[in-house]
Amino acid sequence: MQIIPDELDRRMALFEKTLKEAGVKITHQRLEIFREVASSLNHPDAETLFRNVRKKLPTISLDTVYRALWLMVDLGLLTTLGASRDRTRFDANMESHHHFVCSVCGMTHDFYDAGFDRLPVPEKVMEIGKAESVQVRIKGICMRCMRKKEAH
Amino acid sequence: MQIIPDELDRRMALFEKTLKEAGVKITHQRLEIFREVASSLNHPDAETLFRNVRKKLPTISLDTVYRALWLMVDLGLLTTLGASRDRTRFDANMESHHHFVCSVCGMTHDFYDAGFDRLPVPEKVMEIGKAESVQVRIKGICMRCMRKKEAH
DNA sequence: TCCTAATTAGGAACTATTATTATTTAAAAA
DNA sequence: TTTTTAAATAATAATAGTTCCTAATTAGGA
Repeated sequence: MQIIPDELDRRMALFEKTLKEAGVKITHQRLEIFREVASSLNHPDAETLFRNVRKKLPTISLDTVYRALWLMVDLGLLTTLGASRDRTRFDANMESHHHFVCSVCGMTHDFYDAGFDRLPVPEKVMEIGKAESVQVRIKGICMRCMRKKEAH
Repeated sequence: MQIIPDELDRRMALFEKTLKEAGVKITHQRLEIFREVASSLNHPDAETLFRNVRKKLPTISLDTVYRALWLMVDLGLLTTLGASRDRTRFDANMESHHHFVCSVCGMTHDFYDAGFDRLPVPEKVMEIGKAESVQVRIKGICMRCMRKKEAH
């Protein structure tokens, strides 16, 4: 799946601007890695990106791909899907509930909300597949991490 | 964090009923592993459960813990948090968007919905932490997996 | 109690990711 | 443009989480 060229140009421009402002080097490797993620409409993993980038830069290493990707996540150019960077966690609470996830420490906190339980599934989603459950995930900073931050 | 005893009893009863109906054996190991997840209010990982169960069953192996947990997920007694069972995936789409996740093949599909973008954060969530973004995740079966299923 | 297929323990193997180190390079300064 | 140097890279070793393999054990029906 490929993105429209205009949007890719916009993303590439933002990439250069962001790296310059952060004072990190714009390397050939980082450029090609970002171009690869940014032009994809699905959500590729590091291995897939590595294979594709290697067509242009045959000597690139997987480690470089990982370092570049996490750098871009830190700079706010990319996000990750799922819990990531963390091990699998199990939950015996099968009632409908929602999650608050701390973006600093990764802590996940359940909460209940009757309104969220009844969110209507948008029509266009029905074209993607048959919905079975709707869950809201709120990302933010938990109290403990906020206090730690203030103490600094 | 511990759950109230009544709720634990309810979960244990459901556990026995579900395993019997599925025709799988109710082993001492599976019982203790499930009791451990079911009595926890946070979301423990396999390693943590392993350490706790080992206090009662000193010879249990980590592999048994994993096998038991995934079995319970398959039987609908547990869920996992995050993408799990999958490697990290990266996304260059930083606009507000939401996800449809196929519970069969794991495919994640973006969609946009102005209503979802403006969901109000419930008051009680503010006690947990400072919210930064709200994202809706719809779980279901994608068209491709549905067709495959029908073809059977 | 006996029987047998299902399950387990223990350790090896596998897979995704990160660390180490010598070499190379981007970009600021001359 | 060339020089300089801290930052970044390639290659490979190491680590962490999870799964596989096999002989021994066990749940639960006969």
